[in-house]
Amino acid sequence: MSENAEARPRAVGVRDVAALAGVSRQTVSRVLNEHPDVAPETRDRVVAAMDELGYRMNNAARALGTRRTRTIGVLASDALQYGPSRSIAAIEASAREAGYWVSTAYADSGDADSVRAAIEHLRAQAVDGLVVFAPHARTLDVLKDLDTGIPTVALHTADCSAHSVDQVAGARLAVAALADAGHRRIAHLAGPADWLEAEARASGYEAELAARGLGFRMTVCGDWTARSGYEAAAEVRASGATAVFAGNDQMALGLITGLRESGVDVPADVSVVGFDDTPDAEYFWPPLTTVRQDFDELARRAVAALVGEGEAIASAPVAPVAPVLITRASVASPR
Amino acid sequence: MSENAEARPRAVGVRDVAALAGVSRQTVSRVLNEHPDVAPETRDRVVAAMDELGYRMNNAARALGTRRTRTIGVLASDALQYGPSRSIAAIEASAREAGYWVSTAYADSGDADSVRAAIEHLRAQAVDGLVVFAPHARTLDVLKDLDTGIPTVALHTADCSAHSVDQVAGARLAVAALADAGHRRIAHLAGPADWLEAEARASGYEAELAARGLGFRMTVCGDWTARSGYEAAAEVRASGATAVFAGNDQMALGLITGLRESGVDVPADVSVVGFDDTPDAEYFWPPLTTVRQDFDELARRAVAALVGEGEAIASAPVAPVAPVLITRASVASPR
DNA sequence: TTGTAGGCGTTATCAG
DNA sequence: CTGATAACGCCTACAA
Repeated sequence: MSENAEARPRAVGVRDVAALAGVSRQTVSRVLNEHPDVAPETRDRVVAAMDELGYRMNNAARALGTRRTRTIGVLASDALQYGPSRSIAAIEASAREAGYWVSTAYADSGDADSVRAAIEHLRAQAVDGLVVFAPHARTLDVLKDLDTGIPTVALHTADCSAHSVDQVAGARLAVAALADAGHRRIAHLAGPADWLEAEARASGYEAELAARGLGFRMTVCGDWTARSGYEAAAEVRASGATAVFAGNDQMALGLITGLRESGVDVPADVSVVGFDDTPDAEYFWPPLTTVRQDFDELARRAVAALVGEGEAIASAPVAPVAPVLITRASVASPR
Repeated sequence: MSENAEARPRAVGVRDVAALAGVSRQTVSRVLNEHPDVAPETRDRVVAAMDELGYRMNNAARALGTRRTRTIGVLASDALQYGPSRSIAAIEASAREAGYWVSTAYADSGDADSVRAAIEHLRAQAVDGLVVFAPHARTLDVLKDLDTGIPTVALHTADCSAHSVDQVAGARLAVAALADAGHRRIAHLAGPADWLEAEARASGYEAELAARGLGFRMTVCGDWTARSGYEAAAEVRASGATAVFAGNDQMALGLITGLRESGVDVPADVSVVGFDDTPDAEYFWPPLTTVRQDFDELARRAVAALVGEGEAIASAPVAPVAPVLITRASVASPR
């Protein structure tokens, strides 16, 4: 006597689509998963029914059945350097294209507890794969300790050659540019000693100097910030170096400002090369000669490795991404 | 004859915990959800069983039942400005603390299709709430069109007063600093006209000038990049302005470099104030006077609004976050 | 090529 | 305060 058949407006599901299309739920499922064995005509009917009903798949249900969430977890550093930020966006883009979701957690890469907590968080989320920004030795340690059993790829680290920019080569490029300009006393404004990329760059500095038979060595450690570069200026000045290879662009900026404040001109008195090629570097004063890294490419590879897991790993072991020297005005010949 | 009773090692679930603790699955579920009506002693037994078995909750199953994913979607801009980057990390931190996950999607905020795709992506993910970076008028349009039915809060936008830094006030602060130093011809290096924050800052510029009875107006639009600031230098010079309020720190950097290249000194000839207070601004040459925004606070509020949904909204309507002027060396009195 | 039956791990509902 | 039972929406068998 009443139309109470429509008790409560449940969300539309495969069952509804199936009913409307006059097929079984299973067939709808097949269409959903692009299974080959579905008659084109049947598929069309199903598809039509789907968008007539405004059907949207329920991921929770799918995940429950397949035990796969199609989600990639990203453990990022809360330091928010330029490079990593780029990488995250690139990861998301690649992942989305591959039909994956991205769940992020930020941690202080130097703090083991913070890293542990973030990874546990991601793990609880049941991500299918993990991209870990492991710029810090400690981050890798935690990763090994935890042994998540989840496919993982480390980024911005020194361990995994296929997914990193060749830091040593980059550093050598920078030092070579300085040496080629005629400098013989080249200092290194390094990143924190326990950062893997800092270490790699430092060894590149050492290697290039050694290869050229240059005996002068002078290293001062900063913490990646412009402030630390600024504070390093005094030491650099006292060392008598005529050129500095800075571990990143921001420290180079601080260094240049610090030098200038004490009457030392760049590049007239001291030449400087940075690392990263942030968008701002071109507009520093003077425009900064630096080493560019292709973060986007890095991210693409990381996601491909995770998503492709098991297919076409046969492809040749990929070489590290090659860095490129960007020549601008912060390098000149010594007086 | 064989111990094949242990057929396949299925993941431990509530059922296993329940068995070990000698209770029903439902009771385990209650413990999991911190339901009040559980005898302390029973709870202890369950908890003990849980970590004896190394139990981990399955979110997919929970989501299937509750129809809530405990995930917050973040639609971010792929422009990767300093502020938004900070905000994302802060959002993640707040969300995690509240027991939520964060799923991100990046889009080109100026491109409606890109934004639409990103939002659809997040929506398919069935996020419980949405934080949208809507610095662009078009982003808001898409948002309104789509009408997702998901609780949403917009950030870095001009619409929603409670979740934004007061851009007009910030701009007035900047212009006032210049005017107080004695400048009467103050130009504005603005962001793109269709960016809401750019518009708000421009109107703050106008308002402060009007309030002081200053007649000079000169606005040139950039695109937030240092490059565009650099390119604007010629126009600024030609205008005869003795001071410039730049829409962000990066444009200020480019502007200063451009000015200097053509023999105009900052601040001796032209004073400059920026906006954002990026970490580098203090080490520009000269150190940049700028307006600081508290992005962390912004993010916290956004998450609180989403998570708190329905509880304690009674609290007084929160005021916009107040920006602060950071005084450094890029401002001087006109000759 | 398509349909049927059962289960994935948790929460909701209603009894006790 | 605790337990039984039935969803939740999809997928993996296997059968037709």
